[in-house]
Parts: sequence; C-alpha cells; structure tokens
Amino acid sequence: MRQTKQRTEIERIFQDFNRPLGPQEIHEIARKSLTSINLATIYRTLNRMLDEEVIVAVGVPGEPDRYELKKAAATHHHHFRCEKCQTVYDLQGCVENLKAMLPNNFSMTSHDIWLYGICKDCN
Amino acid sequence: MRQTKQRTEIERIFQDFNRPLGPQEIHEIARKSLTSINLATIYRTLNRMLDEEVIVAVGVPGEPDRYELKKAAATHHHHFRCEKCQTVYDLQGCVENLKAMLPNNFSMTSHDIWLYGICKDCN
DNA sequence: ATGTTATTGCAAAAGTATTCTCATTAGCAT
DNA sequence: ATGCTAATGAGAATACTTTTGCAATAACAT
Repeated sequence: MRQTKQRTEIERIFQDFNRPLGPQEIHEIARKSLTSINLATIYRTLNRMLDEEVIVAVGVPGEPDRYELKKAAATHHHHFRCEKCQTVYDLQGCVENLKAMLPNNFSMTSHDIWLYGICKDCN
Repeated sequence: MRQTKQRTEIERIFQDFNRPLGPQEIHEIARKSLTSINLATIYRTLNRMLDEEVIVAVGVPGEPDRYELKKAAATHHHHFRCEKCQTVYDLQGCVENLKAMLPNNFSMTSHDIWLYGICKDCN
C-alpha cells in the first residue's frame, strides 16, 4: 500500500468531517485541497478502505450508501439527516424498549434510527 | 382512469400483503395471478398511484424505495426488515425520548426506526 | 538517484433502476 | 356492438452509480 496524496486526503477528510460521506461528497471536498482527484480514485480508495475495514457503509433511506470511519462506528450511534442541506450527522445516545415493537416470533439482531429535520448550520 | 386488470391486481396486492413492496417484488407476485404483466406497467401504475396519493414511498436503508398504501402509512409506524428473506414488515408502536438524541440547535420534524433480524416465517 | 510497480486519471463500460416510444390491446361511454 | 383512446407489452433508451482497461505518473525500497 502506497501512501499517495489522494489517499492521505481522503483519510484526512474522514477524520476531519467525522460523519458519513458519499463518494460524490468526498470528491467535491477533496477537489478543494487537491488540484485534481478523480472520482474513480475515490471509489477505488473507498473499496480498499472497506476491505481493510477502516470504514463501514452507512445505508441511508432513499439514497446511496455513505461511508464513515469504523472507529467512529464502533460506538453504538444513530444518524440525523438535514432536509435542507442533505448532510448526515452522527448522533449520540439511543432509546429503550425497541424490542417492545417486535411482533411475536420475530427476533431482532440490530436496529437503526434516523432523525430528520434542520441542522444547526441551516437553522 | 381505466380499471385494467393489471391495475386491479396491483391494488389487490397492496391490500393483501399490507407491507412495503418494491416494483420487482410486485411484479413477481403479480405474474402468479396474471398471465402476463410487464415491469413497465408496474412502474407506470406506481407513479400514477403516487400522484393520486394512494401509496407513499418507503426509503429502505441500502436499497431502492418500496411503496405502501397511504392508508396504512396514515398510522404512525415503523419497519422491520428480515435479514434472511429481505421482506419488510410494518411494525406498530414507537418509542419515547427520541428528541433527547438531538444535538443543540438541531430541530426535528420526523424520524424513522428500522429493526433488523429474522421474521416469523424464517424463524 | 534510479528502477520497479502500485496508483492515478481519463474515458469507456457495466450494472441497476426507471422511463419512454410506439404499435397493439382492451376499457368503457355511447 | 362500436368507436375512441387510455393503458399495456416489448424493448430501446435514460439516468445514475460504480467499475474497468490502459497508458502515464509517482511512491518508495534499494
């Protein structure tokens, strides 16, 4: 594995932004720092980071997956999506009694909570 | 609007199954009853039903939207997705304290809860 | 400093989901 | 029963998103 400036930049972006990012989103951010970086490189790097288990995919209802550092995902957390700027933020905390929603004979292995609204920057 | 047998069948399927269904899924179910029905017809009918506000889209994390009767969606509810058969079920009930997860200066307009596990049929 | 070769950029291609064109079929008003 | 025309089937065409082939570039071990 060679530490190219593209890879370094993508890693920096994940660290700095600390929230789930999509390929396109990463591309746009990276172009600001690097003169040129190709979308294909973003995809290749994401796939490598996925293999290395440095990042994990975050399935967003109604849109393609985003990715976030596995390190950040290690702590149980959920997400907020701003309806104005579409940004996805990590949330802390969780709720109780989710199992109470389960019908008879269904077993639960995991869950996902999405809050929607307007983020601090758009408010 | 003409009541074709395709449209009737799709309406019947939504009524009978009473859970979020994807275009492909509806197509496969419909083929069992109707000798032939085209996927394009499913899409056209779904779009019409969406316009008429008879159905609503359900965004599923990590996969394309499914649709369910607006009538069913009128009652606040959430979803369960079976990790074995991929079926999505409607759940009843909800939880408290979701707003406690909201960071400062974020406002919340809605939320979504997804439970994952094994459904009654796969158990 | 140099050589090897992993990585990149670019453009083409592939994979999906969804829409569209158009000739044919079939609701339904008369 | 007939005619008008909305809806369908079939397949081509779009629209994205993601992947690939290949020549050029740039890490980094020596």
